[in-house]
Amino acid sequence: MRWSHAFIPTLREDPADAEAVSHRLLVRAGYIRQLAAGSYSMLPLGQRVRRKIAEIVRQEMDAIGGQQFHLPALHPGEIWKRSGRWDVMGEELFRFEDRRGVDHCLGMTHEEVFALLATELPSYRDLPQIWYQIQTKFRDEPRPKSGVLRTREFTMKDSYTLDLDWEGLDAGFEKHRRAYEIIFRRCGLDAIDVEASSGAMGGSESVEFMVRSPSGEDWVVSCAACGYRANLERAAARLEPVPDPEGSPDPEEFPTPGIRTIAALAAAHPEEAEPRRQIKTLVYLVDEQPTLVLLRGDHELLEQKLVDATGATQLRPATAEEIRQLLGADPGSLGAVGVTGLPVLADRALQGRRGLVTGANRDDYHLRHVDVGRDLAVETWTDLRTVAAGEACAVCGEPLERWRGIEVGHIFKLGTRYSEVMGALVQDDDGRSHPIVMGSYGIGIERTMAAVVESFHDERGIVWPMGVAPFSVVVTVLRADESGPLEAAEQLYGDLLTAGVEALLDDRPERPGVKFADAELIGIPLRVTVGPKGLERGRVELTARRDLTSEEVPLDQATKVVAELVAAELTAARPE
RNA sequence: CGGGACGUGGCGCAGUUUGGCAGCGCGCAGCGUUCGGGACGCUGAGGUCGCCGGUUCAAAUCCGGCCGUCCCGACCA
Repeated sequence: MRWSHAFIPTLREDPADAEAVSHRLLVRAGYIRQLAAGSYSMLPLGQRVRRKIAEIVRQEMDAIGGQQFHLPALHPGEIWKRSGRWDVMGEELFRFEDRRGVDHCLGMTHEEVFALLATELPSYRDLPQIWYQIQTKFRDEPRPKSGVLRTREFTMKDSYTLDLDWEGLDAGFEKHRRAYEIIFRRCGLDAIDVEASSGAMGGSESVEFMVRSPSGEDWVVSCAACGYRANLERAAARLEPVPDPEGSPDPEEFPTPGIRTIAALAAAHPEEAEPRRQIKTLVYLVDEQPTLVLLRGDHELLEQKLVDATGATQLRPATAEEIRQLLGADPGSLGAVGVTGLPVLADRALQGRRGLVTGANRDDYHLRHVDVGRDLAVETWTDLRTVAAGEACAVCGEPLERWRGIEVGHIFKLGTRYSEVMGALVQDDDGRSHPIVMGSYGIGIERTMAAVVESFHDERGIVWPMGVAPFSVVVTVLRADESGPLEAAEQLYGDLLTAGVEALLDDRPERPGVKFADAELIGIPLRVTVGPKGLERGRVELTARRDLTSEEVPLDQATKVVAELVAAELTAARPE
């Protein structure tokens, strides 16, 4: 491409309101433009990067035996009603009626459609299958943000494994895990696989691929010593046992006038009510069912864990009025002792504890001497608390680290949920029908692009890894108004294209400073500077964007040197 | 959904408090000089001031409604 005829609208100033670095740089360097909230146009440079990432993904999906499809983004509402997700997905699903009043939606993912196609597989002999597509997804995000990191319309590679049994699913899942490692490595990314929550997808197990970045919206907990790593939504940690008093007198009410918080109670009764000796009682409406949720006083609830534990589709804290109606007291004096008729979930950190303090369900009173096993009717013991940085790793006991990550990929073991409702059955060798065991696997293409920029930039702009760069090299002509440099550069540019190198020719009649600054802003890995001074000695200058180091190269060697550098970088990014 | 802010040439902003010719920087066009690290001079083009309504002799500015965008929170595969 000749820059003088290209649409590369770079900006001298930062766009307004661009919080994430990747957003700021992708706009400034002329890769993307916003159309509406969560809706972005890919300009030619952006489209080239998007295409490169998609192509890497396509190659690696083909490498594990994937077959590419292209499914509609427009779905009849009926198939989502059949899977139950028409109701589960809530407002995030774009819905509308067609002219006949029939419900439709825009696909946010494609389990239903692929499961429907899988009904055409009659026999276990047809399995396993890996099906995928690279296609536009729509999600009516309540709050799109950070440019292309979280949008309402985006490209996703979604793939699906179809197997006879769980062993087959495990194999397909591991194939995907390895393919994802290769894909992200080829994009230059250090993406860490972490244990994750499956959320509304359902299924038994899921793993997210996280790129460390302050712009990330997820928290990851990891252990440097043993390698344990999990999304905070799933993370567990080892707790120091709390020594409780011997013996167990009956619970006893005592006055706590005006005390509404754990901290205030601890301050008023330091000897018996330090936070870890209190029971925190929360009231949630779990799919409209009022539920008591108990945690140690110094612990925080992680709502996703409550969702996972209950299978809820809707969750919200009860209002003060609802709580008063249920328990007869205001928040601040709540407890579960003697409560019947409501489900009680408790965090495992409370298991076996004695001599604790909790609210009495009577304003301005609390209870002491509470013995969890004796006095509380806990229905479900589970992990509900938020792990804090520095807590001991549940596996090895070393301190845990907590960091922000961008979720660039997510792989799920789905099981038979979708195949059952869609009727995707196969016969085994005994002639019995089985629902196909499915897995589902996603990569966000534009989000991956943004994650690369988050990982590779400096004060001058983007620094693309070779594998995803829009061009491998920019040939920068100085004094493009003179025939000598321009002709030499055009010759070199032609040779590079012939050698299969993706080159951009900066033939604009700009001053050198402008050209260098623009090339650095848009982040092309290599630059060849062709100017009158070097040409007098038959030389050009080769500059690496990464560290801005330069070397002189004879003009007639330049094509070969560049081609070798490009090939070497691509090879280095590809695991053996 | 709750809280906050913003909306004025392509981009970034001032002007709104106190109503009175719509401005600045960058970018853009033409000419000239300059040009291996974001040059300069001269000339010029470009704006329904988000939309609708109201007040007023007069509205970017005051009032009401709506729309849009961003940030924080909630929510989220």
